[in-house]
Amino acid sequence: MNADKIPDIIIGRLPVYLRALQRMSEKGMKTTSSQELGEHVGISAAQIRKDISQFGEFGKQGTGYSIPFLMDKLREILKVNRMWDVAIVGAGELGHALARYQGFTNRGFRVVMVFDNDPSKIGHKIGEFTIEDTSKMVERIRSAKVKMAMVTVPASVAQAVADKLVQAGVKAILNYAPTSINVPAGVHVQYIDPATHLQRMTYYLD
Amino acid sequence: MNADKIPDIIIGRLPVYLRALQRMSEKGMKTTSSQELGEHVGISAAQIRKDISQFGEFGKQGTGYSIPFLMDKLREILKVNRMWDVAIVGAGELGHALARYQGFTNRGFRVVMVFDNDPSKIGHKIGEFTIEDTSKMVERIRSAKVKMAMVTVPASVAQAVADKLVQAGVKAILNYAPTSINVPAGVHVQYIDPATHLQRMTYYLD
DNA sequence: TAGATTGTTAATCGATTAACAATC
DNA sequence: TAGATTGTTAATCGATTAACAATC
Repeated sequence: MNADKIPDIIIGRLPVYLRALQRMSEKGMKTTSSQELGEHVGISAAQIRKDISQFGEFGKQGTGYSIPFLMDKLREILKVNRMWDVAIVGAGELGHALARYQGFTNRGFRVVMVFDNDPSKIGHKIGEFTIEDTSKMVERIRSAKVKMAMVTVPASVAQAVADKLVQAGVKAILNYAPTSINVPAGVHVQYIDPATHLQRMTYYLD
Repeated sequence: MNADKIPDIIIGRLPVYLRALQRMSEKGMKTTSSQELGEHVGISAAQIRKDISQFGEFGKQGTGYSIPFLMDKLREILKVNRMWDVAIVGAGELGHALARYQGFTNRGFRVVMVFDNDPSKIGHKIGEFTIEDTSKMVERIRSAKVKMAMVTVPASVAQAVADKLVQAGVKAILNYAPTSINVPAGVHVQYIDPATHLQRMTYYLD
């Protein structure tokens, strides 16, 4: 349970393990081995054992890992054994899709607010959410103590939005805008940009 | 121009550099330095110089890099100085959003087909595209020589879809389904799963 | 020229793998 | 028990950083 000093690259693999275990669990499997899990996620068995052993001795020699037990432990380590409120900024098509996405709930996340600066969108409904005015965003997020946000605005305003989110106390941003953003230390950013991901693969094609 | 043996981790950073240069260029900037580019993308100047120098001597001592020139070179290296046709499998909300997304064109990609297996969707239009039957997918993709696909189907069918794509000759898959998929050597996969990205950040929150 | 910045080398740092004793 | 698989160590491998001569 040596929770400090764990490299980020290991932390990044844990959600992938958890996701694979979830699939195995759905298929009715009760136990797995580092070997088997590794084949599912494309990572060596040695690395999986090493990664998991950073946090405790969760396996048993001879039989491997209990899937529900390991899922519990990973959820606990990743702190997704609780619900995290998430705000969406940008009510375009992608913002709409994320607001309606059913896949967050059983993985620890709940969308609670959607913002946009377009007067023709503000006040409109997306399912249960009413699109709110970005000008009220800092106050709303701060008072609701929301710590995570997904940003689906044009690249040109992404930095300004990120600045406001930081000001509002947000500590983790999932940025869908196709641009890098700068945030203070202690604020975390992850990027999702389909073109960037595609460009990473074309190098290998002919 | 030693194009073989470049580590994948370097390839993965090139699209990020290219994207930042594109933003700089839009602002009217003509040159930049490894220092300045590094501040934009959050990577050390030394690493940027090292990465770029794998492919040639694209900078000038004293003045740095010409932004248009470096963009050209990166596009050439990443092979996005041409247009890549991309198929979308899964015409849910996310598939719709991707089919209509305007941001692919100037980064080397063009959506050319959208598939779904739901009879109530097949034949319907998404902008200029007609949703086609997944049962025709292998033949359609093969004869159109499409090499890239984005998969926005439920996790339960993602592997089956990936298998068909491989069969159709697809060599690069951007998988939005929240599950790992297995493909033969020579086929590339990138993953986009918002919950996984969010879970990678909650570890650091309190 | 003087100042700035590249490309590259060597040193450091970190991550992955292989191997195996421990043990279920 | 015999077989299987973990957790961990040591060795290998790879990536990053610091420093600086070259030079625009």
